[in-house]
Amino acid sequence: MSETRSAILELGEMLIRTRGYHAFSYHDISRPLAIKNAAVHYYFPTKADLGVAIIENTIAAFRQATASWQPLPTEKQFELYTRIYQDSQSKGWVCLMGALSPAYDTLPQPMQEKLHRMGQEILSWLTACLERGKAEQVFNFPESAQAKAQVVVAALLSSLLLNKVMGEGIFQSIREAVRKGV
Amino acid sequence: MSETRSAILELGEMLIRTRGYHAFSYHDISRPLAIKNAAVHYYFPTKADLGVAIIENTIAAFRQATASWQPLPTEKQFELYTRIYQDSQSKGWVCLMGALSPAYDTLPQPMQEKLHRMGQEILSWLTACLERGKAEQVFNFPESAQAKAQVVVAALLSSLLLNKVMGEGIFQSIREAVRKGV
DNA sequence: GTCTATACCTGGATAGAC
DNA sequence: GTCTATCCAGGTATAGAC
Repeated sequence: MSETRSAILELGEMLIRTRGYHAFSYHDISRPLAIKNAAVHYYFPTKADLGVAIIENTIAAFRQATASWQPLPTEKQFELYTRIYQDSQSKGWVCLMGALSPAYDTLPQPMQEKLHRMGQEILSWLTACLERGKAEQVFNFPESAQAKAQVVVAALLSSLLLNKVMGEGIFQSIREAVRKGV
Repeated sequence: MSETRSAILELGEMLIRTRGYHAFSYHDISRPLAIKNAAVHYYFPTKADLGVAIIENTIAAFRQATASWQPLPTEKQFELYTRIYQDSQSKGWVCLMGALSPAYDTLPQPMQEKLHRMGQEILSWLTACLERGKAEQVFNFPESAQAKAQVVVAALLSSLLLNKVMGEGIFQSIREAVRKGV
């Protein structure tokens, strides 16, 4: 994969996660890379193509990360999962789901489908992780693993959003509550 | 307040909460009301003015609602609070915080300030409600009321976002977990 | 208060040269 | 692959008539 293509994807992800899909333009990508509008269109003919590729990238990165965690203890894997959000917070980014879901109805259909798929993958990994931890008795919660996974994703997703509006304390506070809740 | 002004505010709120601030235009407001672009600008000279007024409206509605609940038992007040989100879900809307917070950095500064204010009001009402319920022993949770309020808001906010992407089950599932968690 | 008309800009996208 | 040049659509906003 070309360097330019990678750079576009990286910048595009940053822009979506700090401004949202409808508040950035190809110019916001071409300018920092010192290339022209048309060069970006060469790699991603339409904005929807770029959006889809960014979601695919995120799915691939999540798969790769979780696969690499497989040898680790369940509670460590969970810890590393929450650290993904910690890293986002420290950059002032929200997660991709948090960035795109509010305007879901306005997204091109291919992006909607990929986003749905991303949600499925994250929830099913997290459900399995919580299920395993419960069986191993390193986690302790009354709900089903599936319900717990939904609550955990929800809390972490919002913590990044609320953090932007309300200030930094709220992310750490919610993250702490999530850790104590499992 | 004029009928037209009210209708604009109502439509504007719907558009922000279903499409986001950057994905609707004055035309989306003027067309259903069968008026022209310029008429909308008469009431709200800039889009930022409209955005601010919509947030102010929401704050006022929240104050009015919670004030009217004052005679009710604490647990009933909490139940009515969660029902606000239920009502949003049934319309396919997200909450105003969920709609605006991802693109917080791109919002006009007056909107940022109002949104921050809205968050403060909701969190402080909810904190007081949970605190009171704990003292009355109708609620039971280990965290501080403040931390619990943050987790509750976060879970309900995200449940509306995830619901759009993942389907209807997830809202009810998270809402149920929230109710059991207090 | 609402209209017509329009100015001005930005953004997505494409054609064709290099 | 990247450029210049350009098209077209849409969006915010304003002036001035009614």
